[in-house]
Amino acid sequence: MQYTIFHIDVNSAYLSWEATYRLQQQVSCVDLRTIPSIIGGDESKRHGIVLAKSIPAKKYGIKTGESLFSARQKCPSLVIVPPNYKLFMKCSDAMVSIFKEYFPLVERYSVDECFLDYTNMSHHFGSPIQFAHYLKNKIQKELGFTVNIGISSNKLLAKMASDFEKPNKIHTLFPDEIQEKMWSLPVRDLFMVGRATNNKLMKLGIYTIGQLANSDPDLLYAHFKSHGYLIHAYANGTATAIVKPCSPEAKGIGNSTTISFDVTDSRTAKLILLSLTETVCMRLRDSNMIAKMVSISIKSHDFVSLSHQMNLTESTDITSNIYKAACTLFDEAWNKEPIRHLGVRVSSLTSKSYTQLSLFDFDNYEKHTALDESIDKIRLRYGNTSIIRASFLYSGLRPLNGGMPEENYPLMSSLL
DNA sequence: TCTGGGGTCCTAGGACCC
DNA sequence: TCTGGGGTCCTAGGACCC
Repeated sequence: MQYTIFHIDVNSAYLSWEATYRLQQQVSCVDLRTIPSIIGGDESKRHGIVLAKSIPAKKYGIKTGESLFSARQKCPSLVIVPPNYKLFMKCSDAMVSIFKEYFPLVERYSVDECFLDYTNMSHHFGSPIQFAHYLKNKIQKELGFTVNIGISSNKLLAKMASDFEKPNKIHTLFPDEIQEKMWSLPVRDLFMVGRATNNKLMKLGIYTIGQLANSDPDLLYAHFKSHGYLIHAYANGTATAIVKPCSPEAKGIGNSTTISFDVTDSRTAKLILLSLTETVCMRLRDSNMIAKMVSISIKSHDFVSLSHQMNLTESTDITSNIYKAACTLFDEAWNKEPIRHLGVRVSSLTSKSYTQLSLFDFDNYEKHTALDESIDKIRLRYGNTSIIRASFLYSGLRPLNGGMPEENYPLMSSLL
């Protein structure tokens, strides 16, 4: 079976979306995409990293993920704009609705990337390249931003293709083009070769995707275990996953935050854990799931991370129960180092409809569930801060912490 | 690095059992 | 205990993605 797969990637997504919005709202007549600019977090809250960059900013050597401090050193005139996640969701949704006009199968890989299956659609819409141009132009005309489209016979190659020259370009990377278009690239450009793997590969004398493709899989296994086989297959353009019709069930739900100051006392740390647990549990209840595993993570002021987890005796979605577990975990794990970052996550999720309640706990469960439900409803109607725990009063801390995506995206998997 | 926040997947090592 | 080996389960940490 020969597939035709599209991978759509919004060019500098956050930055393009903000630029488009500003032009449409006539906030400014400057197009952020044409000047050195970035979307960046708030340094005073210690969130100061580059989230997206314009092409002119890239020319200064500015990279996604680097600190704003270092970005500004590379380009003193850099324009820095805070992120507007609600806007980003809207733009993403608008793009997906365009795809859904034509494609029964839209796999939303992330907020700014989709896979589409064009197999057997040529007799309706023309050749893949023709239709990709039509789609790209339609998005630009109706929504105001540009995308790259990669076309191939599987998801991996389509994704690699969309990463070639940018912006506003269409590329193919069919199996017979792999040698010519992919093998000369640095191995770091291959999907699933990150910094650590890249460093190890370089020590083995493997610098290009072609060298990786032609190296001995057993040697790779010896150094990288199963990941070695994976990247060897990817370097050869082999991947088997199909475009998924809908989002897979989430495996876990977590929120974490970098605190604007170092936390040195457990009372403050636990308040922050509560604010994180509140959002985690709201999302958990919203997805109609219950969790058996609770984990916390702590990053200290000197960037040393640790985590700790426990299985509950029974799955739950009750805020106070999960918070209790988080506190126990924190007390066991914290080594009294000043804390920069805290996280709460639940996993081992099952559908709530299969809940089995122990007889002893039934009253308690009913009471807590009724409370959580009422709080969720009030927050939904009057806003998230309309009802907060008394312990947050005068604490100077946010009563709810962590982003809550309005829609759950299918999540990224290394298997393409 | 003046270094975010949301995820998934894999593995080494320890506990426990036979 | 001057002792084996194998299987399974759990945990913490680290790799990767956007």
